[in-house]
Amino acid sequence: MSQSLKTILSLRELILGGELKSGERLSELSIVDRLGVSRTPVRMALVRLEEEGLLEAIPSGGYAVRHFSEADIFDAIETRGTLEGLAARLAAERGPSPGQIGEIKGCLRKLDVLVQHEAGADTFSAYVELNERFHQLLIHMAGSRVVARQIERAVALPFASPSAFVEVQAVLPESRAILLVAQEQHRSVVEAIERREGARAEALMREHSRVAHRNLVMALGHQNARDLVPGMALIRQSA
Amino acid sequence: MSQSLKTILSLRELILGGELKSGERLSELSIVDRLGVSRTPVRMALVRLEEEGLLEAIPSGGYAVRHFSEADIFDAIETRGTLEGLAARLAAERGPSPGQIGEIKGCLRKLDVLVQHEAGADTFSAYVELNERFHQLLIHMAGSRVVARQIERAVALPFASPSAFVEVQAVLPESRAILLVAQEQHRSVVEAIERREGARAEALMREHSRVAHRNLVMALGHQNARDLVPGMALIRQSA
DNA sequence: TCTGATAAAAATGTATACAGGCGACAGCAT
DNA sequence: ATGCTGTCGCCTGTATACATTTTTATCAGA
Repeated sequence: MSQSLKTILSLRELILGGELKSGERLSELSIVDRLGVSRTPVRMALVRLEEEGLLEAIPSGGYAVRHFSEADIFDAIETRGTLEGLAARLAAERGPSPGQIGEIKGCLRKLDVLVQHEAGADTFSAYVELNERFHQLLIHMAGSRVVARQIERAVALPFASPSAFVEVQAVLPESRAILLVAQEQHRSVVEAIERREGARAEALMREHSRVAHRNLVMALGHQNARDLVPGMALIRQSA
Repeated sequence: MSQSLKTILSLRELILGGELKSGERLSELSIVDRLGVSRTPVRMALVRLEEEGLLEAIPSGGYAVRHFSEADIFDAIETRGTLEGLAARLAAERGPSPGQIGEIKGCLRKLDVLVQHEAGADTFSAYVELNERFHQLLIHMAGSRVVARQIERAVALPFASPSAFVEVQAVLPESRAILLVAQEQHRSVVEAIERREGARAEALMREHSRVAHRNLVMALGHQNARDLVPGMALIRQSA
């Protein structure tokens, strides 16, 4: 593994874990001391994490840990939903190959099995994996590098990911119900795409992203749930 | 001006001007020889231009000039339209301040004057400037840092910008008509936002982006028009 | 005590030296 | 003649030294 990649991963973990407080200026040398790599890979990592949205450039030079308001997270989720809606519409309009449809239907079936059974400890991690896979397949069906890239950037923010709040669901009583609704949306989107119903596919995918929004509100409510969301330490009252 | 910024600007110009052919691998040292700066700012510029979408990382290391298909440009425009549609909807739903409404209406009036009069040489550059300003104001009215940032990234691709094909319009006979239609869309979007009609504002902004799509087709048709579009040298038949 | 300037300390921006890896080319063997 | 292999060279990744700017702390004066 390259030093740059190692630095990126370490820094991201430190930021999301809340060990680097938001608003705090990150000096390159302090990171050098902390991680034991030279300044060059540190600088690389800082640039990439700024593009990723976790850091913000200070006008006079250097970087600071970015902080987010609840509204920012709401908007990030809405943005992802809008872009995934675009992907779903394009997939429907362009008509994916039978192979792609078969693949995503297979993914649906596996998700069905998980959702039907009662939730266990490792069931959720399997669900996260399959859920991510479903979203990946859907993006792939749109058949556009440009759209895929844009979505990649949108989900780079930790709480914008389709699976950001799944861990939270695990501790909530409504979790089964939410999962069932989400899975129904998955199924409906695939159906819409298969029938070339672009507008329906788009609307469904947008609405699907809003389960994350509901989960956000719940996560902010229950203090014990906050710790389960990656990057929750970055949230401040002020924008 | 910092060396890094100078390198970014120079490299971008070289790429968009077609002096660096698409697919060509960029060796750091060759750029050092060409621009007279050291490797460090060159590396910085390469990373940033990759994030911007002009370069792509080669798996074995280094960067190559990216190339785009007509479909890529279509999708980039569609993506921008979708995100600007989101911004318009949010602006409508959230209700911008009277000051913001007044500001964008002032912009509208100035555009009206330009569009009414016959097109001159510098009229178009003034139009480009006001058009950019209109889109900026609209994004600002959405009141979301996250959405604004995402749109910034979407318009970073040279031909995805709202003004990418305005230069082309100048040499086409239909230019006046297109400008009138676009201006009508501008006006309608502002009206929709003012009336809190989110769905209408969104739909209008999406459709508005599609004038760029039509211009793209025309630009690809007329060979003499191709040279007026920045970054047209990056377009290849194969994806 | 507060304000201002000045100087020191630190941090970033830049240049360059060093090391490891990947690819190309040539030579040898089959 | 063709395929394999070893070596050479270029290129990227990394480390570090140097310069310039920014920040901070201290001290003098009002």
